[in-house]
Amino acid sequence: MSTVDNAPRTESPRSKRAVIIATAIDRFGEEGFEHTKWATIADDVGIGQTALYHYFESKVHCLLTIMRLELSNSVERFRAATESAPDSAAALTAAVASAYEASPRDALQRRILQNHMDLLATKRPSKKEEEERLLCRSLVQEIEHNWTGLVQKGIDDGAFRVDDALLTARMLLALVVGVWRWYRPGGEMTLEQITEVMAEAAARLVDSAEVPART
Amino acid sequence: MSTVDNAPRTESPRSKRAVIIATAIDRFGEEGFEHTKWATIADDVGIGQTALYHYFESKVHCLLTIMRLELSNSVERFRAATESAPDSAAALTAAVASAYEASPRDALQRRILQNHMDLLATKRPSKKEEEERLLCRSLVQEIEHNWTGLVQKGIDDGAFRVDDALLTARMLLALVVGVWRWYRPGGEMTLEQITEVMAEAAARLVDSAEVPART
DNA sequence: ATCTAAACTGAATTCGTCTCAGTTTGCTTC
DNA sequence: GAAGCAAACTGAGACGAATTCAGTTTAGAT
Repeated sequence: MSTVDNAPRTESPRSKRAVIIATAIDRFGEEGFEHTKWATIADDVGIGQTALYHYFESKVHCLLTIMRLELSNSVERFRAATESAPDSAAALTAAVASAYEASPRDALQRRILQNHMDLLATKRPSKKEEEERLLCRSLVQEIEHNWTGLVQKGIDDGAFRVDDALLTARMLLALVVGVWRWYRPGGEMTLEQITEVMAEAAARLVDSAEVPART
Repeated sequence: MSTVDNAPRTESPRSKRAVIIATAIDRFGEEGFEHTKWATIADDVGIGQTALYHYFESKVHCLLTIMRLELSNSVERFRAATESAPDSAAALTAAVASAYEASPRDALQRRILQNHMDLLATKRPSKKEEEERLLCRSLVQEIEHNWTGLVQKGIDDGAFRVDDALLTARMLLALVVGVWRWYRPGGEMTLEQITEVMAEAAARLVDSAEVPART
């Protein structure tokens, strides 16, 4: 599962899809989606405006693709981080930490995702947009499901003392992703610091017997 | 501080501003801002499209106004809820509860606010939009400041065991407002249930000595 | 050298937001 | 009860950004 891929399994070497996505992440993340003109991205990439339609059906289709890629990476990071955890407390810490493994561009991509979640709620008019939207929705569900599973296991273990696993998972997610609203690379806090402090907070939220070790 | 007011201190009796805002909340909240055509709102209200410009400089100006009103109400609810709290733990519970005093339309309004927070980050081209944006920003800051104050007092009391008051306040806010992403009136959980469970979660998050009493 | 599919282009279209140049409405004041 | 006035409103059209159309160019395979 690479960072930037899409429908065509084998990407043509002269394809600019990856460049377009990277540029769009920078622009959408920095200046906002609505505020960014589609034409600007074409200029940045160095192609005509209409060439963009060779790769994406619409500006929103590009946005949804960016969101879907991020969700898909997120699922993968969660899996990789939690699979070898010895116990529930460690799994929680690892899951939280996996959310903050991010390059500056990843941070932008996650901000974009957070800021446009509402797009996933309503049907899209065009074929490919709707396709990406549904993919996003099922990935969101998968993420919720994975976190719920983690919490449930902790409850069963006796490690976490909360009632409702799904609700707790949603709380943890809100807590974890909320960071992307204010985090800026080079800001007051580094991602390492954030990771530590959020892991502790998550542990308290589930009323974990064991608070994660300081790094 | 009424639910729907604006610049003109004394609203003309034949003004439709309040109706427009209510309609816009319903539409923007239900179908999304981008997806809602400005003309639709004019139709719903029963006026011509251009009449809207008598009240708002633009569609975004209307959106920002809705957000500003919600933020302003939120500040007021927080104040009213916490002023008479006997101790920090009670203040936290009251603050959380105040976030969920909401009619169905209020719920939509808070969803709109959450979904468009990113608008507050970048400068607006037109006069009134920018004015509302700056108001929104200072209200957001005020809210953060109020929550930070609450947490700091708890720390000083010895009631809460966390390090960073501002960061904790942000966590609490993320936790609390995250609910509006999934809450639906008539859904699996009522606002009363949400209030209780979120108050407990908030208490655990600050590592409060005292967990709030069950209702 | 030819063929093909991907990559690309400039010109024109569409569609929603917004401006303009006024008109109507209801209240106040004489 | 007519004149004056500001708020409320309107239809016609301008504007700007996304998108479509009708092709042309390019790079690599045969």
